Amino acid sequence: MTTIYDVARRAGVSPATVSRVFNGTSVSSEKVEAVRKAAAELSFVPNRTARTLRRRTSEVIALVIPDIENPYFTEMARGVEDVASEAGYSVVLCNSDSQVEKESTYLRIAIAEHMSGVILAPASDHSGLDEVIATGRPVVAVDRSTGYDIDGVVMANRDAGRLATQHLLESNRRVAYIGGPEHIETSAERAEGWRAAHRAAGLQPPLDLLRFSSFRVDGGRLAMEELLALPEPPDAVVAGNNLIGVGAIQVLTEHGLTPPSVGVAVIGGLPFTTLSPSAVTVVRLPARHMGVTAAKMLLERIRGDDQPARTIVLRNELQAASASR
Amino acid sequence: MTTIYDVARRAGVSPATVSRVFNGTSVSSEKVEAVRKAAAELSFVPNRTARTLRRRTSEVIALVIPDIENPYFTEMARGVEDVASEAGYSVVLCNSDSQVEKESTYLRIAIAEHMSGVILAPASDHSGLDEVIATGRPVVAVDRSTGYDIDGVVMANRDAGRLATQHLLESNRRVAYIGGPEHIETSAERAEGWRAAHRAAGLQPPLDLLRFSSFRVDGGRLAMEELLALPEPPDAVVAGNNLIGVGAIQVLTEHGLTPPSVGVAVIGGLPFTTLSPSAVTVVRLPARHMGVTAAKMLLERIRGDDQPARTIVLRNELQAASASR
DNA sequence: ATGAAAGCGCTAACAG
DNA sequence: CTGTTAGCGCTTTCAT
Repeated sequence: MTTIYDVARRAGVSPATVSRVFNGTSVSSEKVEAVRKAAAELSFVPNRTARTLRRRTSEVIALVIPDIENPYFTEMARGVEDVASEAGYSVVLCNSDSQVEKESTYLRIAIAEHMSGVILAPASDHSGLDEVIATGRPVVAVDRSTGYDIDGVVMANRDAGRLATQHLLESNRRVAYIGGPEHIETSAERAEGWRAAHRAAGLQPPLDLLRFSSFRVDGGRLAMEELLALPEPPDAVVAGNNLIGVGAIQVLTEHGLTPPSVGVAVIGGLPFTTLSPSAVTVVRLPARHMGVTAAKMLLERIRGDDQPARTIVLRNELQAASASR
Repeated sequence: MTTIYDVARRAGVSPATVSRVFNGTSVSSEKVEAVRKAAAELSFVPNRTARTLRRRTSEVIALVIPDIENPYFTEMARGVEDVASEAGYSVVLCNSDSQVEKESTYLRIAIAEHMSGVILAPASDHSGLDEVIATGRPVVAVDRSTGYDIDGVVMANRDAGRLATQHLLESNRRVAYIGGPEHIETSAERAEGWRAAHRAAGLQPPLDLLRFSSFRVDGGRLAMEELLALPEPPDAVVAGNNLIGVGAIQVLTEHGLTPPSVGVAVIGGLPFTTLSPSAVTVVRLPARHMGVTAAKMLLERIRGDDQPARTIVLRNELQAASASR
């Protein structure tokens, strides 16, 4: 492994000069030249570990998400990455698998590796951020809020639930809701939108049609099966996220009830869908934009911005199916 | 930031002893106790940067993939992660976006950060691995081969193309193939399988039905549109990967040709599909298994195994649609 | 089993 | 503009 000392010797300068060349501070152009040449000949790669140890920070940010296989989060990751790499930061993606324990392992790694900051989609409302925050490193929460006084970017979840439900209520009588775990904020808020839409239409929310499962395909499947087995099954359903939507539609299709023969609205959109866009109503959640926004906020903090913590709520957009009937 | 010196002072031992406690070498149990207590009280987090600088290696492996939004690669990532974290390694996921340049940036980071090894799904056959390999760090190639003498795990691509095509030829006359870019190995090999299946059936491969586009949804869409515009359009199509499959089926559906009214076989499977499993033939590519295998190979190398480079070819499995007609 | 001490490779004062 | 020098926090001989 060649070091700045090797390069310095070969270029006939001091190690400090070599360092300066690689960090863009003022060095005479001839020495810059000599150093670059020597570095190339030795195929010198600066040792980031040493640099980080010395500087006590590295141009890396951690992005911790609960499910790397969910396109909602990978879309968000793209947004983060685009902004970060534009600014010269690398992103390391960590998959917490919705486990608080794995999450804290990664947070601890972020500290131990002196990363500049972290963007966290919390696995739970019990996510432990104390340690990271104590180090003074900026943290931005995405998708869900944390209970800590930090920046955040969230979707207008209650709104999303309300919009979706409202639209279905225009042509359906019994509109069900399938969410993720009840204790997860996004899930509860979207359900609250479902309730609100009913009340706004002068209806009692049909609580027998309210289901909390998991934010995964099998969660949607399970709940949809249950709903269809009801004495008086729903004639429409709001899916609390993309994967639940997939599961619910799978089950409907298997029962010969392909949308729009049953009304379906999906909060977040159907990933890689092959259904006609007119068959299913979608409340688009701007996942990429969420990532972009979070990354920008984080970069501002890294650069020293210390205004009070902000929470940005992203608006979403209804893409109605032609008619669900 | 508290250091081992702070902990040492508080526990009344030397820094070396603190280090030993955190690295599991022989220390009397009473001192272990004292150190643990002091560390907890100071909420000490060992500084990995310093450790890595000193040890010249870190328990992190890099996983570089061309498209983080493709479920095929995230499924693979899960496999890698499960094996790695089981063995005490963290995985940092890097998205090369199919660009050789971004890819080398990440490879250089892997070197500069002293990561233990890298698993790479090469963006191209021009991927530059010389620098990493020169450092002696193990590299395992996945999905595509590299031209370097290193371990690799690939799918039986030619076979996959052959199986899919063969199956469609049982009930269809004109079977098209839509692949990714022709210069990408996986793409070319699967196309070769398509040719082989035709020849095996005593047919001339209908080259007017062979299309190379991109490995993305829009690639599938574009090519499918072209195929449908043909004077004599195909009555079946093999999609060269999952996203092409999605795009092709979208277009078919828009034209009122929902499978199985046109025969469709997708190499790799349809992510989050809501279609009936009997409508589309799938050649399952064991992506997770690929990740698991690659991670295991990498760990062996990290542990010092120096047998000659191996390439493992993973077999895949046909899941036939009931009948494409 | 434990401590003292010498670096790992780099950056950042500080001088000049 | 450039060189000298003192660490960043940890691990690892080498003694004891």
